[in-house]
Amino acid sequence: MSRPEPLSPEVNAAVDAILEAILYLYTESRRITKEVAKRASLTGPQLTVVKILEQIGDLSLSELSDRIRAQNSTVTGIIDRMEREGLVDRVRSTEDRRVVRIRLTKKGFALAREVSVEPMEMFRAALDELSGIEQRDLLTILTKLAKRVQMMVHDGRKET
Amino acid sequence: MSRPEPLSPEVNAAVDAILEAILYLYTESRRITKEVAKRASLTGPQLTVVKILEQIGDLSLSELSDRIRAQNSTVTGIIDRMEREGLVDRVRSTEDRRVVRIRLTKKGFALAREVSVEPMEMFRAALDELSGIEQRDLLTILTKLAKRVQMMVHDGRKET
DNA sequence: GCAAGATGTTTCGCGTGCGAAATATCGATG
DNA sequence: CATCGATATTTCGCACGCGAAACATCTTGC
Repeated sequence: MSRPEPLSPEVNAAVDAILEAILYLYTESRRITKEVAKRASLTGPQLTVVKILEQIGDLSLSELSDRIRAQNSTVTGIIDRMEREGLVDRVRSTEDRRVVRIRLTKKGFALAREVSVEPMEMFRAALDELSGIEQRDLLTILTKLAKRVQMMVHDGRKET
Repeated sequence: MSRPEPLSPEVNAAVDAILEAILYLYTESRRITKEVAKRASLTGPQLTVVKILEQIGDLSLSELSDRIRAQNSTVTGIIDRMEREGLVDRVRSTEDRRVVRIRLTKKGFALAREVSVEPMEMFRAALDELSGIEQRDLLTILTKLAKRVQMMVHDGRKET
């Protein structure tokens, strides 16, 4: 809503530093996921999908897209390649024939069990070294921040 | 370093939430950059490159890669397309003929001036709504976290 | 029951993004 | 000065990742 005022320089510096840190953490987390996935001859996104399906069972393609925060068209491609490798099956739903349910195959389950290590182990360890208070603060502030951004995005789109 | 112990469930939940928030913020920041870039018929990375070159002048391809945290091979592609559009020039360095310096063209500069809005305006606004204390805390904790991860990555790579 | 719109998925074209191998040049060592 | 290892960039093949358009199926209004 209220259009952002020009901010003071030191705030800008802090913002830059915060964004820098977030970018770094994100990049690193992705790199690590990829590295873990490689041990099972998977790509990062594929490992994510396998783990999700292992934990919560079949999902429609759209539900899966929501989970991993990607567009349907992206997930279609990922599932194509996983199906080709025999990791998942596409099962047309009988109730609504538009929807496709994605199901882990035996091979897929085997792989999921094999890579039991959580991809985020390193982050967990790093976070664990923070004090309990710091953890709580971090979560609180990040959540608040995410919520604000979400609101702005949601009802924004009016001003340049 | 000490191998990570299995962590308690509530810590795991907090970690998941924190990672979730970071993922969200990152994704959103990227989406916003893209949207801003679109106004100038640029892609997200291209806008980033244009803005960097505007602010600090010519850079070698490697220096540019470092700045935007991407591999050289990725940046080669980005610069290829930008050169095709007449936004930048490749200038072979005379001192060291291996290096290529990337230089904004007049057209590139014009575009950079045109998109004067900071892509991160929305984040700045969101962060600005946090209290000063929260901002400081967030920065402190994120920095600490990034540093820890960095250390782990740096001297890790020993255990499975 | 059927036309019109809504919803779920795929297709297409394009732009990243990466790692490994190729290429070009530099610098040091003999 | 020939060669060998280091450094800068490009090429290649592949896997995302997106938005727009196409397609299939469902639902609603009539």
